[in-house]
Amino acid sequence: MATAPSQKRVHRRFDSPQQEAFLALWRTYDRLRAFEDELFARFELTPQQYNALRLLRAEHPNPLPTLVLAERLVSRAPDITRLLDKLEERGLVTRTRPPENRRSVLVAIAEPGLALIDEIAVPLRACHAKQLGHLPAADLLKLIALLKAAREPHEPAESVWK
Amino acid sequence: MATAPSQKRVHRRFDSPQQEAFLALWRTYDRLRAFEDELFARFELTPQQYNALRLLRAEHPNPLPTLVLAERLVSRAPDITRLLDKLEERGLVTRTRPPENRRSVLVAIAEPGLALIDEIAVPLRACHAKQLGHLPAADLLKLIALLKAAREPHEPAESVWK
DNA sequence: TTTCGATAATTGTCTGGACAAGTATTGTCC
DNA sequence: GGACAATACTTGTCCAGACAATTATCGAAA
Repeated sequence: MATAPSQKRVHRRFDSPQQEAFLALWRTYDRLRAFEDELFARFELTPQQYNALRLLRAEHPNPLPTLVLAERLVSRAPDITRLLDKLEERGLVTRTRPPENRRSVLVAIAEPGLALIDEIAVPLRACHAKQLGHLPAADLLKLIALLKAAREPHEPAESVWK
Repeated sequence: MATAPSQKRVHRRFDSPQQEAFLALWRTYDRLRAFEDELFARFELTPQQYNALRLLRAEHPNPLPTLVLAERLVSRAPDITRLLDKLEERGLVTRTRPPENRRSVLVAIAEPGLALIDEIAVPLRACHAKQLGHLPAADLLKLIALLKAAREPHEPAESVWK
C-alpha cells in the first residue's frame, strides 16, 4: 500500500495541462527570442522593427497605411507611431500623407531599408539555424500546425495569421 | 509550362521554415498572453509575478534564494530584485538574510500570497480554458513535447525546463 | 590577517511596450 | 451645410525589462 496522503496541500508543478502548454510556449519563445534579440541588436533593430521592414519589403514598391501595417505585425503594437518614427529617422522608411485622404499615413520601405534587410539576410539565416536547425522538417511543420490550431480561435477574422 | 519568373526580386512570406516556426511561436504566445495579462491585471499582478508566487508556493513553507528563484522563472528576469520588492511591499512574500550567509536573500511566500493564489485559482482555470480549451488533450501533449524539443539545446544544463 | 577573486544581490539608467486621452480629417445624416 | 460620429493616427504618461556598474559578503590563499 502507498503512503497515506499528507494533510498539507500538495501542489503539482502546473495548475492544468493548458497552463503547462502555455508556460512551455512562453519559455520556448523566451529562449529562442534571445538569439534574435542579439542578432538584431547588432543592427540596432528590435525584432518588431525588423518585422515591420520585412512586411514593408513584401509590399515594395507599394506603401501601406500605418494601421494596416500595425495589424500585420506579429505582436500587438499600440506604439506603431513611435516605432515608425525611429525607422524614419534612420531613413529606412518613408511616410507620406496622401492628399485624397489626409487622415491616413502611408509607409513604404526606402532603399536603405532594403539594403539593410539584404545585409541582415545571411546572419539571420544562421540565427534561424541556431534556433531551430536541430528540429527535423516534419517536426517543424507539425509545430507550425499545432501553434496555428492553438491560436486559431483568438485571431480576428481579417488577420493574416488566421 | 509555368510563367517565366519576374526580374524583380520576389519575397516569400517567410525567409525560412525556421523563421516561419519562430514567428508562429511568437504570434501564438502574443495572442494567448493577452488573456493572462487581462486576468492577472485584475489582481494587479504581471504574469511573471504570478509565476514567482507559484514557484514559491511549491516550496512553501521553505524559502528560496533570490537567484535560484530567478532562474526558475519562465522568462529571464534581470530585474528580480524589483519584482520581489513589489511583492514584498504588498506583503505577499517575505525576505530574510540568513546570518550564516549574509550575501544571500531568502524569499518565501507569505499567507496573503497563498490566499491570493487561492483567490486566483478559479478564474485562472477559466482563463486556461479560454486560451487552449479547444485543443484536444492529445494535441496539447504533442505541442508540449514539440516545444520542449524546440528549446532543448538552448536550456542550461541545470534548468528545470530541460 | 590582509588581499583578492567569487558570490549574491542591488541600483542606475535607458528603452520599449501599454493604455488612455487627444487631434486632425472625413463621411453622413438631418 | 452644420453637427456629430467615425476614422486614422499621435501624444502623454507610466511601468516593465535589459544591461552594466556597484555594493556587500564570504572563502581561500599568501
